[in-house]
Amino acid sequence: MSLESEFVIQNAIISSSLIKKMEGELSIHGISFTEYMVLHHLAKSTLKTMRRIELAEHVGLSASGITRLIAPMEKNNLVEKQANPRDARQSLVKLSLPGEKLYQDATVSFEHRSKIILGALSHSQLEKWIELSGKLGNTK
Amino acid sequence: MSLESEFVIQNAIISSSLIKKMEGELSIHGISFTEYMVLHHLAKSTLKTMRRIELAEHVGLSASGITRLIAPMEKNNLVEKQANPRDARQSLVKLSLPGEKLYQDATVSFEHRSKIILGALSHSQLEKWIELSGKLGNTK
DNA sequence: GATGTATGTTTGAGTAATCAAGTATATGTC
DNA sequence: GACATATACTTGATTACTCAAACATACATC
Repeated sequence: MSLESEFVIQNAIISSSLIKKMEGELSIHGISFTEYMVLHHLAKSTLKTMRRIELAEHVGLSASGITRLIAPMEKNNLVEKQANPRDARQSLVKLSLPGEKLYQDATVSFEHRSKIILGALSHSQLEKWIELSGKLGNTK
Repeated sequence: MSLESEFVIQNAIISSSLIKKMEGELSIHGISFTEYMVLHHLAKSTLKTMRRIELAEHVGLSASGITRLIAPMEKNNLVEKQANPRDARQSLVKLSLPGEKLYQDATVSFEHRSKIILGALSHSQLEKWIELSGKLGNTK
């Protein structure tokens, strides 16, 4: 078994277990891991606003996945729908103030838990891994 | 944002994209990524046989998830159900001969594709990552 | 050897995603 | 400016899971 295959397999298992643990933590705030990802990317974007397609790519969902994920978040006032005057096809997703507040609260839990889980790894190891993962961003 | 949080987030995205790519590759052989994981763990186990719970843990599914995943694989003769004479509660899953053949074929594709995807990483980087991921195995 | 508790698996109901098809708008070409 | 093609998004049908409850068997104790 090649190192590359092993990497893929190990990565899948680690990630699945990591996400489950974070789900447990985030449930206190009433959001799922995927919803946290959405809040996170919105919070980091310019104007706290993104196109749905863009969001889908960053979060790793399909366009329709985003539609169904965003709908209840909109209902709960975590995000707002905005029209793009330049292009009527697009509908922009904007992080609302309550959404930003929730994101900040959830982030405290998120950081806390991830530090516990990843306690066995040193900062230099983490840095190296994050650097590596950057190289994988746009591979076919 | 802490390094630990960034690691978790990056890892989730990388893994989701990695799995989608491998799914595309494995579809040629008519199996999903999760099914490949089952074949893989069975192939590596002693006697090519595992308990369902054990399988669930290795693959990252729930017990009921394994039941539903295995059922069609059994129908397609990739695995066989075996009773455990020592404990009638358990039902063991054994890799069949056609299952082993399929695993070998699928592995060729799997290795091929993972080498293409991970081409940007050196072997020493991969080795280090796999070593790191070992440390994460049994964290709470 | 009956009785309570723990373990392994399956089943019913619900959820989060997917894909394919449909709708609306934009863009380029003649 | 009409028409073909591409892009952004939504909707209907399906799929792969989850959890909780049910059921069967094992194991420990009195």
